[in-house]
Amino acid sequence: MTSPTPRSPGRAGLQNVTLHDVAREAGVAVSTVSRALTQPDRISPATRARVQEVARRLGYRPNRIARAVVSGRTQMLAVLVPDITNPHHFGLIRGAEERARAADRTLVLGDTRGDPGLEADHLDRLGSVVDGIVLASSRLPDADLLELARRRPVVLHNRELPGLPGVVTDFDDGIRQTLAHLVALGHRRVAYLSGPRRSWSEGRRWAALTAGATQAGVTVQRLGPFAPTLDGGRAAADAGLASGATALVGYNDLLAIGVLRRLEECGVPVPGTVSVTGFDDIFGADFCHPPLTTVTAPTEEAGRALVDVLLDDRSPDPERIVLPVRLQVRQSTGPAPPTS
Amino acid sequence: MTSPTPRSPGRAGLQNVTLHDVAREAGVAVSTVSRALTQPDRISPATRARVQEVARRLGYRPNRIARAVVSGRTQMLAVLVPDITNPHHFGLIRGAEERARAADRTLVLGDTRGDPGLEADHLDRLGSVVDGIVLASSRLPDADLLELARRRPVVLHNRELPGLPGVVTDFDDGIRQTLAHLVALGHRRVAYLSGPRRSWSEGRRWAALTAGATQAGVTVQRLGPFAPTLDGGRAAADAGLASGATALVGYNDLLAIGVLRRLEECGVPVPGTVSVTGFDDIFGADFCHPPLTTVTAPTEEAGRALVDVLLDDRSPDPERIVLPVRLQVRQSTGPAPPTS
DNA sequence: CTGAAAGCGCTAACAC
DNA sequence: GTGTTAGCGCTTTCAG
Repeated sequence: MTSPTPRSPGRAGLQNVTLHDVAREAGVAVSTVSRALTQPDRISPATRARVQEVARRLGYRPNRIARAVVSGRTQMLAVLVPDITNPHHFGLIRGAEERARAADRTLVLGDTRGDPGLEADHLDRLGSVVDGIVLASSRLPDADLLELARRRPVVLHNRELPGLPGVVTDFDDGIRQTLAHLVALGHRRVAYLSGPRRSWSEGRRWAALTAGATQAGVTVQRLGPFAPTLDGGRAAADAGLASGATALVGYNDLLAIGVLRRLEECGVPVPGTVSVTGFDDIFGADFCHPPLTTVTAPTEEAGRALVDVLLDDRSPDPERIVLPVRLQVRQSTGPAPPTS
Repeated sequence: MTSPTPRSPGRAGLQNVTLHDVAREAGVAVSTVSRALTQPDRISPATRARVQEVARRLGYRPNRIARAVVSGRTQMLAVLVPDITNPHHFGLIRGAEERARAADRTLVLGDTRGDPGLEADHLDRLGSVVDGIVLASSRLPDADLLELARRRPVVLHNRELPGLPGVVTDFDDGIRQTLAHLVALGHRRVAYLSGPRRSWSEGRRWAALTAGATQAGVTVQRLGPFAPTLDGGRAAADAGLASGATALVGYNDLLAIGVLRRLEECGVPVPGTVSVTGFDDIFGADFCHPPLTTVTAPTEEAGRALVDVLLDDRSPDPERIVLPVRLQVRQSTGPAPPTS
């Protein structure tokens, strides 16, 4: 005497109606049920109606997993970001969602916490479940990325890798604009509050900064690395202040806002004593105190482009899109204080 | 003469190494390979080593989908939130991630945009792919929720439904504390800037507000509904001002911050002319202007509890957890202006 | 138009 | 220890 409904290997109480159940109940073959549900026009109106009725009555729900093992498709796409709580990714996510929905795909999100190990874990499990992957600011080694791309369509955001399609923000230009703005305000000593050393964007920004600095005749020193978070910014504030620079260029807005908060707590006038800039123009950058001068990028467009590239996979050769940026000047930057 | 590697039903260029490939190359049966990879101790050291070597050399990656169709498990959990860009969910996500990781599960996130249709779509596709689902502030009809729960372990956040396990924030107490605070400051006319009418939390907050109001002897009027976003808040600000109330209780922080920004633009002193409160204590609530008085809840703990409940599914009967809240008083609330 | 049967890639009895 | 053999739930030829 066994327990009544032990079919499903799942947890207790989880019963699933299968095609077989419907077929038996409707008195037809499983293949007929399958067709009646997925290609209704290949079935006579009579049986089609009956099958559909039975399916509904039994509460049949197709097992997407089983379907995927044969079709190889799940109609799902994944977006992996290093920090889901960083508002910088919101635009990306929204844009990607928009396109995914338009293409009748379901978008799932993964948070890798900026940790290559976690990123690999996610990819390992999610990788065989989704039809394509958007990797934002991936921290994975080039080799891993290339290997992954051989198994699944992959598109990179803000990371360049020959052979893989990607969408990147024009960091160089953003830094250039920031620098020009600061120089115009009379700043000659700039400190860069750096982010994660191994990230592609970090390297990119620093390179642009040193290049631009020599050209503009200003001094730039690199401080850090600091965590690209509010707390990281608090630490960066003190270091920046101690450096003697009159302008602090933050790796990103999260860090820059942290700087602002710390400076306010310490009673350091911004931009009176130091000017502060960020990168990303995130939620909050316009209502923190003082509002942050930062570089804004068309992130929604990036999201859309990423999914477009992913879906349009007949890749003649890997597409590479560069998105323009614009300096959003707010009150956190002002004239350099008179030299002592 | 066909193309060289057309085995995979996937996209062009996507080749996957299967157990069979490894088995053939290593000269053993597929089951041996399977065991060598998943239960190494059941295999002789010699063959185990050889198999693993071949697997690595060929770049074999297990197909999780295929594994799932037989085992019924994917080691993945899903968290569905109505708005992934609302900082209110960050704690929840972080807590859930923490527990998921500890239990060696991968967490995937879905954004339903507060739309029941999208929520259903996500569930439809994701539902058969994950081992359990956390639904935050679900907008789905009770019946759909119950039906879903018969097929997958489900746990609700901030939505109560008899028969389903859930974790809820103590909204009533949050409202009570807010009201008490306002009354102590001398406010007698309060306007509630309401959120989505159909959401459970909205109903809950309004009920607590009316109950508390009569008891405290203050007048509360319900304005809206407004979108629970910064923009919704801008509209709400004007309505709130026009209502003649001296205190505005926002549905959530996003809305309340929108109110603050609009009032600042209009030159309305806060809390001089009106006090403003929010709910959630999101990122930004402490650095907007003026910093927002709001209700803070242990959201990380909620996230942990939700995953715990999900994993610990031997459900004697559906667990129900209520999490306490605390009023975080900041500068957006102050004494009621003298009556004219 | 419908049914039978062969798998998808993998796991899990059950033999040898 | 290792191979053989059934499937998991579904789609998809291939017959009829």
